[in-house]
Amino acid sequence: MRPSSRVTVAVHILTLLAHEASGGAAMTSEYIAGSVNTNAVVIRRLLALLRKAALVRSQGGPGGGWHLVVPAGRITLRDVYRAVEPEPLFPLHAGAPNPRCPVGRTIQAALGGPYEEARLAVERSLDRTTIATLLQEVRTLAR
Amino acid sequence: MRPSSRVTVAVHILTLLAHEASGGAAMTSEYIAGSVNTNAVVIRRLLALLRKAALVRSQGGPGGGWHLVVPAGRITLRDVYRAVEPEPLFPLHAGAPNPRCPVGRTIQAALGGPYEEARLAVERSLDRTTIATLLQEVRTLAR
DNA sequence: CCGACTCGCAACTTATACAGTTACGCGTCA
DNA sequence: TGACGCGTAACTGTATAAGTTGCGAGTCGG
Repeated sequence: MRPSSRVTVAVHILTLLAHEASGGAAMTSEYIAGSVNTNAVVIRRLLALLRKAALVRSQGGPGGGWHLVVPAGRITLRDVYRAVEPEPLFPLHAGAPNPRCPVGRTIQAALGGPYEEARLAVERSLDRTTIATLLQEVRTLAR
Repeated sequence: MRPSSRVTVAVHILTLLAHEASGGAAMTSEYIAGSVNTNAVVIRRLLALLRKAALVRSQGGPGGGWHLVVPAGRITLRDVYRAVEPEPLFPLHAGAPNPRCPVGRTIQAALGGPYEEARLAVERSLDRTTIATLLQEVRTLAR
């Protein structure tokens, strides 16, 4: 598993949107990039995935930017994980194993069950934390 | 999470060792590489990690090779995961977020708990499958 | 003692993917 | 109409996995 920080940044973005959602004003990718400390395009790429998952929407033009579509209390880390992380938790062999070996021929199928279980376990765990929970935690820590 | 196939290949190796452990003969990395369909050095690199975890031992010279040290029924996928996968499940930001933003300053700390929970959930799940279980599955599938 | 065998390991190459950056087009709103 | 912000393609830099080569060190049999 080569890790990427996509889930972390996506959660950061959503928490930020929830944090300043009171005013009803849109938040630009440029502004978000300032908090994450990266480039606005990186933010927009992630937001595009979150929009595909119907968690946010965008608005062009002056005064445009991004809004949450779903209340922070109804977005879980599992939703974010599914939206931005397409790679399997435990990939199979890079090249196919030797089909003439009994173990090589069948090991991938045998691993299917346990790997699926592990993925479900992660999702169940992530499902227990919402963006609202994190926002509350952030506000406590920030003072 | 950039994934790697280390866990898969390591499990493959251990299952192979368990599969032909009856004779008591050592298995060479060259032979194992034939089943996995890769280079022997790749196998030896993984076996070095598994040896560090006290799961296997090596023997040089003619007739040398690798042996299981722990019975297959007492090696779980969690043991393998811990032995060969050092990367965290969900890495934090590549570059540090903006400390002048309340969310940026605290989001990493807020994510610590949920991420730790997810890691534990994966390990609990993987702990329920042993190499012996997989070997049985492989033997069933192979006929 | 010698030679074949096997691991141990460093060094290098290649492939892939994430992250970052630039550039430009398009729709929107004042 | 012009500034603004998104949408997206294209490119670069960098890190890591995977594969490969080479050679040294230890071991065993004759």
